[in-house]
Amino acid sequence: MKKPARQSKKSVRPSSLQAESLQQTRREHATEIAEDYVEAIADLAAAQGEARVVDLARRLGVTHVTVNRTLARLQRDGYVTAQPYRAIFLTGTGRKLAEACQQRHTTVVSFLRSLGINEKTAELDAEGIEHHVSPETLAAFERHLRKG
Amino acid sequence: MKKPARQSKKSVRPSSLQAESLQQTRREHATEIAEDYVEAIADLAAAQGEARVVDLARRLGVTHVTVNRTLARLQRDGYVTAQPYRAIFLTGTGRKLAEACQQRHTTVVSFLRSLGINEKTAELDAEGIEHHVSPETLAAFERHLRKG
DNA sequence: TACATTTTGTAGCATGTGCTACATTTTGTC
DNA sequence: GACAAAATGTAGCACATGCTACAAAATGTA
Repeated sequence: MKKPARQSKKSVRPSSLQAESLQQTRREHATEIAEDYVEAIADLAAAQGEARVVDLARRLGVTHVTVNRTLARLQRDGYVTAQPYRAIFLTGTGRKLAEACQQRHTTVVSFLRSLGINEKTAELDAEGIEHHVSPETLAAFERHLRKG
Repeated sequence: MKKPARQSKKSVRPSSLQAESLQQTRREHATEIAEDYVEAIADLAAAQGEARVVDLARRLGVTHVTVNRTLARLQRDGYVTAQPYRAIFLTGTGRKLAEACQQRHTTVVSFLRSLGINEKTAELDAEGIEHHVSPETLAAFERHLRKG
């Protein structure tokens, strides 16, 4: 009876919509890198048959060490399979995620291009934006593309 | 003469546009939280004269401990001033950043709403998207709003 | 085969962001 | 003033992501 429970312990219940939005954004950040990796692995596999650590490092703009550690996490989470000194392959889950990401990326880039944004900026912005686009918003983008 | 410099040491020079985009996105992530905080502080100051740690915690959906540590960083980086057990205030730099963020947030939400997205989803998505919208894309959003 | 290069892996550090648990200060109330 | 509650601060942990430096395995070539 000493602690009169200053805050409700379970399920913080954010008092504002902003809190909820920010929590959502933080959750998205956690999956963002996984999405970038599986997408890159899928692209590399399509382009040259397999994805190697060095390829990923070059492509993602990080060192091979970072790639290595992130791959361990992706493996733990069931997105890829990998053995030491061997190429990296996507699991079924990973492949599905990669396809969804590729499609979403294409949609976001096309949408931005349709607003008159130049190609390079569209690519740069899409990379940051795409991970935060809800299905509803993605559908709106597609609708806009069909109409325009 | 032992090390033949396998990789160029300085300025990694990403070999792909994607690498460059991702590096940009990572840079944005670093400023993202600062933006959310200064915006929240500005809102609270406007609404009730001052921003306290508990208010920020509630509003941002994190514990007061996280707020406290992040505020130390914001203070270090010159966005806010704070003394122990006192309210938090924005510096000139912080105030300018907050205003830009508020305006950008409004634009992004209005833009999404104009595509037919419902208010709550627009808010949720905007929170994630807004930090990755370049000036060019923001201008395109505004243009679209004026036209539509 | 032997050696150099490339690739991959590991060790250890830094930063940022989140948390719980506990300590201290401030504030409100009797 | 004294006490309880609220607010704030601190200690220490976890995890994700980045890095450099070094070690080991794989690969290419003389």
